[in-house]
Amino acid sequence: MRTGQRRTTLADVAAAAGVSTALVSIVMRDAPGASPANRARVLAAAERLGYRPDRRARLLRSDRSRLLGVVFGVQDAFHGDVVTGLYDAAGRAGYELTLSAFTPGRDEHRAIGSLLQDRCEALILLSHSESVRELADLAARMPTVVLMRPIRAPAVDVIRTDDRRGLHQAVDHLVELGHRRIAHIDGARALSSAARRRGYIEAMRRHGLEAEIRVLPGGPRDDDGTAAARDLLTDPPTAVTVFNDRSAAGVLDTLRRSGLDVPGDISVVGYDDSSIARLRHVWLTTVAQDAGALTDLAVQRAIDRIEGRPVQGREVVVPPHLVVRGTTGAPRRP
Amino acid sequence: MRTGQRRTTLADVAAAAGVSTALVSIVMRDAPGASPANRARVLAAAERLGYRPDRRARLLRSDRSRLLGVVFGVQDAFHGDVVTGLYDAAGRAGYELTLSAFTPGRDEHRAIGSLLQDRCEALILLSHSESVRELADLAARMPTVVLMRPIRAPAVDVIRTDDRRGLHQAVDHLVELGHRRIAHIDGARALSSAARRRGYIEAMRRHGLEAEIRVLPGGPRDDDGTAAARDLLTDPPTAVTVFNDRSAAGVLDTLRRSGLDVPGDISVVGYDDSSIARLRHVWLTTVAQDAGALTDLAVQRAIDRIEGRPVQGREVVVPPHLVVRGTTGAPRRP
DNA sequence: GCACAAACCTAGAACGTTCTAAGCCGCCGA
DNA sequence: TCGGCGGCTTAGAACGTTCTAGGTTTGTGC
Repeated sequence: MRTGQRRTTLADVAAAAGVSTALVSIVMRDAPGASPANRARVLAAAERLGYRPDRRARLLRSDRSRLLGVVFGVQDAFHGDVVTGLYDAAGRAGYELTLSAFTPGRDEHRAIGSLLQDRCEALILLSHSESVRELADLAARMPTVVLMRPIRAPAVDVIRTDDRRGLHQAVDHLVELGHRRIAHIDGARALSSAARRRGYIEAMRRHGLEAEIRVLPGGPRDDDGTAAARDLLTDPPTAVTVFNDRSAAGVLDTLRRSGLDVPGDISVVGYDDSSIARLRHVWLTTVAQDAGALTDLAVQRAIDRIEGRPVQGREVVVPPHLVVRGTTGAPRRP
Repeated sequence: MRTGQRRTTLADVAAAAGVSTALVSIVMRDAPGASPANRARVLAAAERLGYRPDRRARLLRSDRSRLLGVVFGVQDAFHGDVVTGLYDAAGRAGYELTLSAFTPGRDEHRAIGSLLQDRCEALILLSHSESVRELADLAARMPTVVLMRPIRAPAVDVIRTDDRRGLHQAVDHLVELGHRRIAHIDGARALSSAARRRGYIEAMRRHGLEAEIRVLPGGPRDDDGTAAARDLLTDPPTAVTVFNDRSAAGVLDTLRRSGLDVPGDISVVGYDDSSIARLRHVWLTTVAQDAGALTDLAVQRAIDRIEGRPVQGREVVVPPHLVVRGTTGAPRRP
């Protein structure tokens, strides 16, 4: 199609069908108020001309856009699951999504700024780094829901996983299997690192294992796990919980290379249920976030705000669940 | 923000600054034709009121939208790299991107349909499954660029990686190391499977290794690789090229578990340079697609079409490159 | 003091929809 | 016969911008 060619509009269809533009509009929106005969005639004309309504003109006129803006990171695998869930939930509620991604070369601030020009009625953010202050400013203008980030800012709604509870589940599982000497490999400055560490410590205390608490420095990458596992080897516990799956993959490999059997000599639990954990030869026991629940709640909350319904609680916390695979078992010498 | 609250418009800013809307428009677009004094006054007013131009109204009025529509799969890690590159390339060319994702619950057809209402000037598709016929229909209406899919349809531009050449490079590398008995594990019905297999066969022939050609059935998943590797063990070659990294991970694990040393006893080459390949303990030699080149070319082609410039060749093929890591080496007994 | 240009500014139309209000038509009940 | 009603249809305004064309001011050269 050359640039000069005009796209077909309501007026073209109206002319072709021999009716007014208003009537065509009624038919295209499937609204009541057109005779079956004219309805058929208009639809035929629209089909013949390949007419597509212009969303921008449509939104410009009507006061509601029924559009939710979503900011997500294009490199993050879990964000893919979340966007999937958001599309589903929004579709069910009769809303549409408009996406804006942040990438290594396009930061969250730009991604958000771009969305603000788009007339959406609320924002759903999978934000890592936008400052609390900016999020608060944003929320002062329009309903703002932040996903998976424990943030406290006025007017900002937060939907997140209960990361502490995730580690409670991991530790409970290990204790049930008979473990007592359970270490934790930390996530350093990563987003949920503190909550997971706290969860580990709480659970150990609850089981009367305060004396066994052992937190090793780590990080989110697989070589962080590798390094931490080497530290571990000087005096191996019977089980270890790891900040995330990626790091756990490094841990697993190091343990096995040094001759330890997993889970025979040592059990390992990851976090995220990422694609690595599902590789058949890794088959990692891990804590899974409930993407479906997170997204349903986020969309629900956004719509409640848009439609002015009362909501209770700025923050909603979703429990994760443990996925038991092949890297945990009873200890040989408990 | 309650629904009743109107967003601030040009007119509000104009009133606040005591000038006409036309002048505010000029200032906001950074167009020539406003005095420095007024420019400052308008910007101050806009800032104070938190004014954001309404992209929809803006696009409605101006004939050019400078918008490229992108359809991508939210579950595919490589699509993340591609979207990153597209944002960069579009930004450099003064265009914007509007994204529409396909997910398990929202197929490509819907993703494309949604974009068509968005006034973009061209479409860039990372499509797996949209039929050739539908792509041709689409391309009849507006410039359409398909990425990473070897398709032949009238008016559709294709930018893709030279998968045959990728396997040439893999085989050449192995032959240079001294290998002769090189097998290939196939990708079954996956998209580029046939091209990669053909590349393997061609390269083997070119090196006079026709007698050594050995293609094993496989697939894109890690357990496909596991199964294929078991077949391999009855009579192990000294090297194997694998359809993709995921499958190669399964191969690696099976080989090692059965006591073979990689790369001592057998070398392994994957395809994609995915995150799995980069895990330190996998550290897989693999063929990398050049996301940057693919995206630069796709954006360039889209814009050439939009602006009516002549282009040569419907299809552009980008060479991949081999990333040598730890899973290839000289054979012990060549 | 005047013509002219340059620089700045603005009124009003236009973009493609939806919405409101009103018009037309045939039919019913009185 | 007439008023009124209900179903269908339409004219025209409105949405928030950009664009065109013209208007006003200021400055400059004679």
